[in-house]
Amino acid sequence: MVKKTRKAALATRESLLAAALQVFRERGVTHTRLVDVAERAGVTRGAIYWYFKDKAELFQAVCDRGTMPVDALLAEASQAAQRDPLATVRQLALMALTQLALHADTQAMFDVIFHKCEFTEELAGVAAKNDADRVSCLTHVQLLFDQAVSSGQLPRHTDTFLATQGLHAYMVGLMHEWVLKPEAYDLNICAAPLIDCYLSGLSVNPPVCRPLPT
Amino acid sequence: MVKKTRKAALATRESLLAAALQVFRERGVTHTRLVDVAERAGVTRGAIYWYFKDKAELFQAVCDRGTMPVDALLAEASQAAQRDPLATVRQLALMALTQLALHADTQAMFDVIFHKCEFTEELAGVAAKNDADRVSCLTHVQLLFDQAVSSGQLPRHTDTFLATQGLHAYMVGLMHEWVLKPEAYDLNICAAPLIDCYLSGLSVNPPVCRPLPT
DNA sequence: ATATAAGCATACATGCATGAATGTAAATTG
DNA sequence: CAATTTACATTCATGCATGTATGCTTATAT
Repeated sequence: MVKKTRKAALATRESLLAAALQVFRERGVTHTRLVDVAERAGVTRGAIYWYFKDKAELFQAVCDRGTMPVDALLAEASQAAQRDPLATVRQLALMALTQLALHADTQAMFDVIFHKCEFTEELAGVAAKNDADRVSCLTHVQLLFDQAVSSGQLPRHTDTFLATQGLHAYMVGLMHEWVLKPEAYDLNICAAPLIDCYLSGLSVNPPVCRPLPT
Repeated sequence: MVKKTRKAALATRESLLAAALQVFRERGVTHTRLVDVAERAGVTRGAIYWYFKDKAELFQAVCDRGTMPVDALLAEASQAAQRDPLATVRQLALMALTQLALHADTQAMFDVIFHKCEFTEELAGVAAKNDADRVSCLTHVQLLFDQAVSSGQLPRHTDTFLATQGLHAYMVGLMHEWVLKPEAYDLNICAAPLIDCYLSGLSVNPPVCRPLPT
């Protein structure tokens, strides 16, 4: 019973990705044996090598599928209201945390990315993609902060670069730590107050790298 | 030329730890071959197995040496002024970031912990220690926040648990991301404004998980 | 001064995951 | 309905890092 129809073939590819995500989370990426992934998906290693060159390419595919929502969020917010840039940033951050709080696959993805993989040269492709996503996200948010300064939503002396770095670090840290202990608190409920706290800090006492020109 | 004096022996142990930290950072923990660590330290694998049971124990030792400063900071702040709990928290956070900004070994440590290792069961010991440190740090900071609420430095309705989680996430995220690109900004200079920004947010609009009892 | 143990080096056996090679049967294509 | 390709399964050889065992010096203790 070999050679399935096209749809079935794509289904096994999907189940391979799902299986890989699970095994990556349980054993860690480098300790994952491809035979485990195959068995979890109900096939043999041969199937993996048919779809992917090696483990790195499999991991890359898993990441590509997992980080898609983030890209979508950015694109969506890109066309959002120019009227209230701060609210746009807020929405962006909120949706990211909500996505994490509600979807098990997203939790697994970030658990793997944050705690179950080593970014060495063989995974340079994934690291490069993550970096590109980060840069894209950061420049976009900083642009929104710039608009917020222009429109008077943020103080004129605000260092928007630092503010962006801070927000991004905040988001990364929240995801990084929450994924470790999801039972610590209800992220879906606490996301808004947590974000609003930082944004309030920005409004009241924005970071400035150099002494103010007063 | 085998069998060195006692002091020389401890010196090779230290050089093993230093070499391990470097190789861990370059190759990632699981991809690190013990022969590489040995050669970097100017010995052979035999020396490693003399001091450590296996790679996990070596990594544990590296982590123990690297996270010592953090423990010291906590103990130090523990005896600090009860008068101004918020300032104590600020000092704590500031010293942590400064420590990271100034010491290359600390940077290497966090680079490995954050991006170059997989927390799987075989490294359960390290994960447990990290967890213990985190809990200790969190409870301590939350206690300081509680004092800050009592003394009126923070609003009465402040959810100190969430505030602590937020600050911790902020710190983790700052370290996590800055270590990736230390050239992005001067952490030693920007640490204070970044921290003050979040603390200001706490004072103005502290996180609350449930709707206010008003 | 001698025995003992410390402080490594060297050699060896082992397992185990990988990747490539090959097999094969069904599904397309023409 | 042949021919070819797809979609895997199976097998094989290989390398490679590990752990252990053992050897060899030289401190150190008595």
